[in-house]
Amino acid sequence: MRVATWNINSINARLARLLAWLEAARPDVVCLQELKCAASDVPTGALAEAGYEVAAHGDGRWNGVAVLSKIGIDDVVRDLEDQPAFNGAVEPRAIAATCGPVRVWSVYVPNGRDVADPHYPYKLAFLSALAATVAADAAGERPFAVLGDFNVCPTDEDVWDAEAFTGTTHVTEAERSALAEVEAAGLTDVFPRALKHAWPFTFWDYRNLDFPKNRGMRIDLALANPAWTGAGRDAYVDRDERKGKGASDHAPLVLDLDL
DNA sequence: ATGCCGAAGTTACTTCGA
Repeated sequence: MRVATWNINSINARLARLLAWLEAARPDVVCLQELKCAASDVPTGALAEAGYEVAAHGDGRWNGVAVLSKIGIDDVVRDLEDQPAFNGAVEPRAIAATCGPVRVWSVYVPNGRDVADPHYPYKLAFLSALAATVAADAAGERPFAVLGDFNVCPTDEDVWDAEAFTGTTHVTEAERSALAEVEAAGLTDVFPRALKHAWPFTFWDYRNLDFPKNRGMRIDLALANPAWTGAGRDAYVDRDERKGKGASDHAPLVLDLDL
């Protein structure tokens, strides 16, 4: 089976490309982030015609997450246990579902904005809540993974120029420690193949020719338990989806499993 | 060439992303 995660950067602005990609790549399960629409505005009809059931969580602003599945969606959970609020609101950044033989979380970890911004401790608290929420499933026998936009580069190699990011979010020790805390629940960062260039970046900023110059970051991750990694066949970043007019600024991360 | 930011909310800009 094939499982993917993709920060779509507006599911409605990207719908034609999403449908074309679903038809071409034929994933069984897709975790989406940054829907940028309310759950009621998710194009469930078009996705159903493409063969996918949808579980979505969104409020119409800059967040929103979903799971698409061709193999069933059961036991849907919205929000982390004790998920921290920001400006008084628990934002729609996490949704879980069981799809056939696997269980997945689709997560959109807060950006952090700046190390001096309240968004930064919010990001760290979100990752801590994520670690606690997934512990039981991570330790289970069922193939399980947390997929999504983590907004953390696990190592300096996961950003095109670590020196250029000195003192900024995404590369700090505290963020990497918070990510390691999630992995300590029993999950492994499934490292994908790059289809071009040396490193499998998943995000390139729209500005400054960052994609043609390969100024990327690897921030979209799949953290999987042993039952999942034991069934792993392949993993790659579909960078072709970053090309052309109307692309998201993130490319899909695709995982193939012998399940 | 992969090409110089894009989307949403609100309505001419602002906020957000990383």
